[in-house]
Amino acid sequence: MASRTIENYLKQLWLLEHAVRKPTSGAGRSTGNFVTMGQLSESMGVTPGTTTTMVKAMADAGLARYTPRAGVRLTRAGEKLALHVLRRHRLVELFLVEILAIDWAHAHEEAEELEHVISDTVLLAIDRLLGHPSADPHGDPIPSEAGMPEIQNASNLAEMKGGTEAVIVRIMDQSREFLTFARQNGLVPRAAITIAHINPGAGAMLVHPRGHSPVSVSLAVAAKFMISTKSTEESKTAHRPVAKRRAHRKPSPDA
Amino acid sequence: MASRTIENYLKQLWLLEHAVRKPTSGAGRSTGNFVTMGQLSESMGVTPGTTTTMVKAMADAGLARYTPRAGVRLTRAGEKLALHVLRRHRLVELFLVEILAIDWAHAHEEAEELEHVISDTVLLAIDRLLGHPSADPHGDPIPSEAGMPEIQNASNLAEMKGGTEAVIVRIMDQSREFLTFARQNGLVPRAAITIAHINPGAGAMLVHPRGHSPVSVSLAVAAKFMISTKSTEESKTAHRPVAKRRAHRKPSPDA
DNA sequence: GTGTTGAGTTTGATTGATCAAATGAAATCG
DNA sequence: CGATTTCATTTGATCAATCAAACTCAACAC
Ligand SMILES: [Mn+2]
Ligand SMILES: [Mn+2]
Ligand SMILES: [Mn+2]
Ligand SMILES: [Mn+2]
Repeated sequence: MASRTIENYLKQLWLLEHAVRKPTSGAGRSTGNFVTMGQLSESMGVTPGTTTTMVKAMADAGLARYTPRAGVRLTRAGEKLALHVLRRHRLVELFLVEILAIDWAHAHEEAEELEHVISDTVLLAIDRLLGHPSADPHGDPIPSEAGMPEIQNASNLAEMKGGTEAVIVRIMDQSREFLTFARQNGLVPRAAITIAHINPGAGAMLVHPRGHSPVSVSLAVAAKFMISTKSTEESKTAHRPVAKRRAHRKPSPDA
Repeated sequence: MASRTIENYLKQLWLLEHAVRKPTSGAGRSTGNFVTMGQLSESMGVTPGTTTTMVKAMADAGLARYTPRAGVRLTRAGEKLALHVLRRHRLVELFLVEILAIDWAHAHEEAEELEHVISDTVLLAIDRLLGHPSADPHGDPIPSEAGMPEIQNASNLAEMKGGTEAVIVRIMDQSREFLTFARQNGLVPRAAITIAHINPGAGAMLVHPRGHSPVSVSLAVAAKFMISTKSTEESKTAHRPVAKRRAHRKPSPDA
């Protein structure tokens, strides 16, 4: 039904609606915020006029509500489709990394294409092969058929106090450089870490990932890691241990 | 470079150029025959006018030589691209059947989309995972980077004499019904068979696939199986034994 | 040879996605 | 408030792929 272009707009729209405004403010989820035309055209890499055209088309298709000169917002139908695309994207991404040993960064670009071409049959097979995973290689949650899972009880590393032991569950910055840094220092999803100590004056903390050397990171950088502590550990999300991943190199944006 | 539409035209063109005119005439390969506009538009499922337009575009792109009112033929560049698409198609098809256990017939339709979206990186990973296979699930040869492998020393089942022992290497009819019949009777690629006896008067032969009941097939049907006999066995093509395939059901056309 | 026919080509239109440039509305600043 | 800046919408084009319908060849039939 929806063209692959529309699928891309929908997915991006969902991500923008649920984007955390201040990166340090933690899980600012909820039920979909307004998105301005500027944001959308910017992140889709098209001219504003194109966005207006496409948004109107989505509105006509019942996928979005559009208020001229104000912004857009997905309808329930639009959100459903968006999440389906996101599910395909993230499952494919994990599949590429786990099964085909494709480079972490590269996987995103591949998935960007594959997400539009994976049938339900193949998606099911991939999901089965991976053991019904709940998160992609960056720890981003994989929407189920039912929708996006409620955000896990994850905390922000930057807000923890010294001595805390935790497990990294998600990386909020997917830029090439950042992911390279993170991987090289053992700061990857599922890694167990200890907060060695904090130096508020310097605006930095010393993090010790098990099996790696301690790393000193600024609080700004720390804020890019979502972690799960002992207390939040008993959430229901099935944390199936995936086969070890390898060959992470350059990261990549969103989704 | 070439759009996915062009890729489809190129692939189809290659298949038409190398189509065996009389199905029973065996390996009628060689270096690319003329294709009429009618054949192409027919098999692409578009109107003749569309074909003319697209063929001109391909000619402009240096992918085909076009003689108005006569026909088309791939250039070397066109053939190279066509074979690359075919390689992706067939590797993906095998991948779907072997790794994801997707239904045999369904796999073709999936591959028809995926073939346009698989990067070299992913293709390489798939090829490695499958152990550099030389044939797809129907026994159709998988082109290498270098081009289409020279046709194996395969013979046509219809031309064999009683008592012959052989291995099925390829199935030339990919229609739903035919493949269903073939699978149900154990007449699949790599199956060892014996020609129990021949009844020329009835225009039929009795074929005995190892581990299955003997089947009586007409010579016309027999002609759809390419086989390899003891003598032709020592060809160089690496016949790596693939994990057993399962869940074959409805087949599908070409490629 | 002139007519009929069938295959192939042209022409004109359409659809989806896009841009550049012109225009319009709103917010902000002095 | 009025002017300027910013953001968004319109308008007019373009490009790829397609169709329907009109037209043109060339072969074959008499
Ligand atoms: Mn995409
Ligand atoms: Mn991701
Ligand atoms: Mn295709
Ligand atoms: Mn095939």
